[in-house]
Amino acid sequence: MSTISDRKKKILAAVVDEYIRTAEPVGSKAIAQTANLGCSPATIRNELAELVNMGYLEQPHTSAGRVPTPMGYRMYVNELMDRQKLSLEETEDINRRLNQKLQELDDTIDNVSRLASQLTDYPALALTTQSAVTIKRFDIIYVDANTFILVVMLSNNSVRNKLVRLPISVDQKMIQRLSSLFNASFTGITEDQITPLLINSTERAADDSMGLSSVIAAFAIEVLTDSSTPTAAVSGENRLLGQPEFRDPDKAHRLMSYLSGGGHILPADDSFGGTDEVRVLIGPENVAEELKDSSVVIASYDAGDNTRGLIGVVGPTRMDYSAVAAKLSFLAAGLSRRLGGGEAPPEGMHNKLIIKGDNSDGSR
Amino acid sequence: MSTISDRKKKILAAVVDEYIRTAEPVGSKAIAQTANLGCSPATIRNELAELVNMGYLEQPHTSAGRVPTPMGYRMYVNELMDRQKLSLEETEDINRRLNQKLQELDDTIDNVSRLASQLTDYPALALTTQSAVTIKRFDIIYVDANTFILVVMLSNNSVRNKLVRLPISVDQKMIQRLSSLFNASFTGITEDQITPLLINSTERAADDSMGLSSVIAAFAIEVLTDSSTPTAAVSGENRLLGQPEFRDPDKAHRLMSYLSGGGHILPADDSFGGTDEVRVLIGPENVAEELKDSSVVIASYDAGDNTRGLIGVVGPTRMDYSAVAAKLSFLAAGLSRRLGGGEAPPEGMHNKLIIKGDNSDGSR
DNA sequence: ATTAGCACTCGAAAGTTGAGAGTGCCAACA
DNA sequence: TGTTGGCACTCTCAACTTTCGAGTGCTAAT
Repeated sequence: MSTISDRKKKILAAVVDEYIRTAEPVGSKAIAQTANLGCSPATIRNELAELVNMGYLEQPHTSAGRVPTPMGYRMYVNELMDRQKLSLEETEDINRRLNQKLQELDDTIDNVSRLASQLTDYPALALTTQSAVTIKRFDIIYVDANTFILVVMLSNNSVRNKLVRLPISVDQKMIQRLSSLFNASFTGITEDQITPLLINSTERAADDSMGLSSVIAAFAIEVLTDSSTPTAAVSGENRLLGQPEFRDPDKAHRLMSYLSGGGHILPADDSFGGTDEVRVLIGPENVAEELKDSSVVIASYDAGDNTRGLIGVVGPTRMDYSAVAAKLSFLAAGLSRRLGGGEAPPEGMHNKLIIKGDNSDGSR
Repeated sequence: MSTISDRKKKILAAVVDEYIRTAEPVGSKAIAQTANLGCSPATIRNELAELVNMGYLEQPHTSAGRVPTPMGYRMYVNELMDRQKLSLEETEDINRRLNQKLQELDDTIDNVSRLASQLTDYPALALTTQSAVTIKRFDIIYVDANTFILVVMLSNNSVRNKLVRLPISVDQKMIQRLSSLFNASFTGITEDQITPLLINSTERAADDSMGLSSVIAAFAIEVLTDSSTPTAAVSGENRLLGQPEFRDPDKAHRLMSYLSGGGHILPADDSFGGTDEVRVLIGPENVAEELKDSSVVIASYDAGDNTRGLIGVVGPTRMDYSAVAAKLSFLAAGLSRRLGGGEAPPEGMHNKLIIKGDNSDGSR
């Protein structure tokens, strides 16, 4: 039953391609012309009717062309679409932007999402799935009697700092002492290992009657929480409005609000992020109600320190999967190369693009 | 000619109020009921006709109600609207959010715009107009032979850091030397005073044959550029879609794209930012073509170190000026109190809300 | 100066029509 | 048996028409 003739495949592919291009239901005549199988519209009509029966296509109404169902898209993504290779200009463009963006600032996640959005012309979001972070070292810089700077280096090699102003005076000795104490007992531990007990004992050991220890400990907790909390950045929501399926302002508004809220795109339990594969979630395959008639393409990259980042792009189900997947894949590879630890993948790796996705096929 | 009877004022105010509320042209009957001047719809019709002649109102078509012109809004904003006082809950809410947001992170500008957008339910943007920033002090933390951390404290009391990894080894002595040299000659100067000459001489003085000086100097330049470049943050663009005047997706799209681009809201030459006044720009008063039929409300706050920040809110000309102005004003005051140097304004200051704006009256 | 009354205007919403694209099916054909 | 041309049928979309009602402007009376 699930086997499907070669010609049907070609026809299905033609329908999807055409529909992606025009956003209009595709008729038999159009297919007869574009896909040059040597047969007439009438024949194609018969095939189309069967494809509708099988659930790959549907008709908006009796006398319109055909439109792919989510199942049709799934088939297309899994087997039919030609894995697009980026042109040289495109790869160069992306590399150039990457170099530019990344050295500019390292609040990368925001830039990554903006970049992905610009490249694909769809809304994009980037998120980090940080693993357990610990503090590598503490430094306390004495500025004046009422001011010092906390500098903390984390296991993922990012550095955070905070300026602390005090209502009272401290001497350099105290700072010295606190510094070495914190370096001794607060490094290499995760957030939940910072207990009131630990803070207390440090306070006593440092002879700190002014509660400086708690200030420092609070900063440590803040930094650790902050770095191990997954954060999301969304950009380009407004690009939705360019898509004809979002001509309805209400519909657009709903989805945009959802995205702006840092929408949860991935199935929470999903252990996604193997090698540089790209995952596609089509319409109802999405968990979030708000995404049920949109599609999401996700790539994952190595962000160093055993951390993976995700870049996702959201669009109508009639999305240019091929182009988006190619771009995201290349982008992810580029990011991995720049941020990742370990083995740098070879430069040309975007060719062997693997696409994986929900294969449960059980739609409808 | 420009004098206007008391009753006309009341009627104009009533029209604007009603139109702001309903977004529908306002008829004579409706006014007769809401504004209780003791007179009949017929009388009001006469007055309305005159207000149209004077240019304060207009009719979308012969037999519809009246709608305020930009000039009408201007009059309303300048003289007629009741300066709204926030309720206790509202002020508390804002203060609570401020406390929360501000201590969370000091990449404030982003949070400020988000906050403003949430409060007003319009798109908002925040921007800084940094003045000349200098470096107060340098610290270099030795991590290991190939790694050190640069910490830089700026005149505006923000602290920046950067992890530097070297392909070669350095000893602590060198770090020591560089640190004191940079503290001696790179502090208190602005970006353009960092010349190749200066870098060179430092390099020689430190006996630095490995170009560390240039790395450090580059960081200094980066930080200074970064802090003295005005940055903008835009949030809540999607709230536009809630407004009936942006039901047209194209219109919405245009404006949203403009905003996302970090749109320039203020007349470039504008020396705005006295005390905590609020400025309103109505429709054609805006310089940017894209804003010609929208309105902007802007407040300015003291961001410390002789710097002022701006918070702006964008909406249709039919915007709730009174509420927005009150909220922005209070928000700006709160920010000034928290970030500002100098004299903290008293807690209840949002009452004496001053609104200034373009008074040129020359529309049409 | 105000008001009631009334004819008039005009836009929005609902209904009507016609054209065109695309189908399904049938009978003919290789 | 798979393919094809032909043709009647269906259904949407756009254009046009009709209806309805809100709101006006004017006039004459108070």
